[in-house]
Amino acid sequence: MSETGKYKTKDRVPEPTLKRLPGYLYYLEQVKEEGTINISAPTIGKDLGCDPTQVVKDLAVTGVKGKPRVGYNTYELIHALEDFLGFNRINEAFLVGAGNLGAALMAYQEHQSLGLRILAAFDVDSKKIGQTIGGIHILEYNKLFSLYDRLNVKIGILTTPNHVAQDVAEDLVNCGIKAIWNFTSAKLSLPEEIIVQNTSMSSYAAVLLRRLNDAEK
Amino acid sequence: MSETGKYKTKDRVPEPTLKRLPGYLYYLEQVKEEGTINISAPTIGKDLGCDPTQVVKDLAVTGVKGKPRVGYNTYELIHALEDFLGFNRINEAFLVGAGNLGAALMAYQEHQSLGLRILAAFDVDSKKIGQTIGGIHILEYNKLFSLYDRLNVKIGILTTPNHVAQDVAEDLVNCGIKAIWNFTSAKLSLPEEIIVQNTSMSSYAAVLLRRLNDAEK
DNA sequence: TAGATTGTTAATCGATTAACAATC
DNA sequence: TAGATTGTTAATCGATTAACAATC
Repeated sequence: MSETGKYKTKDRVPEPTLKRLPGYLYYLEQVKEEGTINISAPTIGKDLGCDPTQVVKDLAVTGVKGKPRVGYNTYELIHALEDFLGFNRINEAFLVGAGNLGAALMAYQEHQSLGLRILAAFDVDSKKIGQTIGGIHILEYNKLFSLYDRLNVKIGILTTPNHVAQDVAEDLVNCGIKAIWNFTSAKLSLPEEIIVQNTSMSSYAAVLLRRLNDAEK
Repeated sequence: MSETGKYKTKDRVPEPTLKRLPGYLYYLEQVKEEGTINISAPTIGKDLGCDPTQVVKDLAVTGVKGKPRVGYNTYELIHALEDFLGFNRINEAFLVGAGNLGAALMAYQEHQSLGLRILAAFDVDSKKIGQTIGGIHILEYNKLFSLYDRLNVKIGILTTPNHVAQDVAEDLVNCGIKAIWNFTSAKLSLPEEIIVQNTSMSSYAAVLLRRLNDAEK
């Protein structure tokens, strides 16, 4: 067990659980809007279409205690989830590759609710350099190296073309980046202490298209 | 076992496997460029940093047979993977919600390599209607209903604000859509024969931020 | 033939689900 | 008190990894 802020939280939380947590958070925010003070796992499970036991187990990672016959305090849960996921902190990030996807992520307002703040974007395309998207400046790629020791940015968002992904990722690591959110299809080879979160659209497309194909037989 | 085109393929393929397949495909395309005709599972595993046994098992779903001491035929594997995933077919889709994320997906060239063709986008914002992004027209939302029986579109891409997601999803289903690629945070309640692929940025952010927090202790 | 690699079957590991005791 | 719900422990399920036989 480790102490993260106010709540006792479990050490290594399974990835499937982590992925479900934002869903609870979004749901609970809606529920709170409606003025619900306490909410039980069976109710959440019914609304979200998942197993109530799983809800209990998932929410347990936040360290919040529920009351039998009453459930959990909505506000406390929301706060603990935000705290646990780091959504209520400011998580500074650099973005490299201001193409279609990069530009969208820069403009995407939703990131703010995740506490993700993109401080600057970098690109090699002189047509893009100097532009501002969603309030974020696009800088000359080489500027990355001069910024790294003045700031303490830990997250790099990688939206470059696939063939330069590995090189850029290495540059980011050399600049002190600890975690890379990789939107390219490239498989990155990096020191193992670097956290790499692969988010490939094609993986999702694969599941969707295959399931559609299965259904049509 | 079911017959899909040329190869005997397994019926229900586990989701983790499906998600890995595009990674093999991308890797194999690079390998083919280099002129490699045959490739073995241990080689793939070494390059992609995964278990060779898993590679064998994953590739087996395509029905392609490898030769002991030789490996698999690169070209055959690529073709079988594209065939299995449906990337070499034209998969027509409608997109609803031409905001930041929607616009990015419209402009995103990569989709073409997934055989995904967005025929049209729909929005209620009169400022957006009539615009063209990435060659795709943005139409008045209500037009959706007049198009549905003249076309045979099976995939709906949902990039609306969260609070209208459920309503739009129901409209899409009423228009004959069979699969929904849901980029919103809303949990959709739809008939169970409808395939829903949830792709929530916040799930990935949750994993990334939490792992970063774990690492910093 | 010898040896590397496929491909299948068994063992392990981890997550989900079920069962049940604790508790408000 | 009675009963609903939490929370923990056990059982199940599924995917990954390991072992090994088949084969080119």
